[in-house]
Amino acid sequence: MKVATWNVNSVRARLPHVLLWLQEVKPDVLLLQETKSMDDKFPYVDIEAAGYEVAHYGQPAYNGVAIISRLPLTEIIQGMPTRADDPQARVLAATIKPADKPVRLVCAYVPNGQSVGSDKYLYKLEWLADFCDYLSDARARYTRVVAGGDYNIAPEASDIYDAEAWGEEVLASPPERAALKRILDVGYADAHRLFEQPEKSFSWWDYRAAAFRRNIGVRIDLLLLSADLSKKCVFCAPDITPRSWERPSDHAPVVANLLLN
DNA sequence: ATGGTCGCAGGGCGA
Repeated sequence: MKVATWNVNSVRARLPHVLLWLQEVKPDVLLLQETKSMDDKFPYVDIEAAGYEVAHYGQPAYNGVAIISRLPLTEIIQGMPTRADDPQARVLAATIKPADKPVRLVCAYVPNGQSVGSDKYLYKLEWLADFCDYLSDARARYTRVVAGGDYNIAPEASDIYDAEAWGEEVLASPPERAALKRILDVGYADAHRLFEQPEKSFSWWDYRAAAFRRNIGVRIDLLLLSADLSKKCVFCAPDITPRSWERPSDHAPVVANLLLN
């Protein structure tokens, strides 16, 4: 089973890329972030015509997450129950049953945090604490969980083009990394780190200053796998091809292959 | 480089 996560920076602006990428890579599951779309403007028809089911949790202009799957989606839940009053559409979960055994899919768009110490940064840390509880609960309910998304955290120094220059700014600050570590400690593995990887393997590059051409990037888009799924993972890497297409998202998709029985 | 580009909406915010 091929699963992927991709921050598309507007699903409508990126629809041609999403459809082309689905056709070329043929993932079983694609988790989308930053759809930036209301549900009624989401391009359901085009994606369903490509042979996929779609669940979407959207809002106007900002945020928005979707799950695209070849297999039927059940138990679709929007948002975190502990943040029922939070208007930001950042979490969507659904279940698929390959070989009749459930896999829980969680699609997350973690807050960016803007800058260390800002209001948005404090919101990010509070949000991450709730998300840790949420993923812990998911792990307890479903042994097989894929928690993919834009985590807006670079896990290690090697996930930043120039870690020294970046310092402890947002995406790399110790409290953010500690929050990610707490998530991993409830029973998840960063699929990328299960394998030998090339140096400077990133998933996001700023639109400005020709950052992609110079590979001035960071790895903030993650596929987290519960322990039993990580044992079945045989591949994980970013697919940087779509980042080179015309009018791209600033993020590349990250793909993992799971051998399920 | 206090820079730089996108997408939403249709100005300025968020990233």
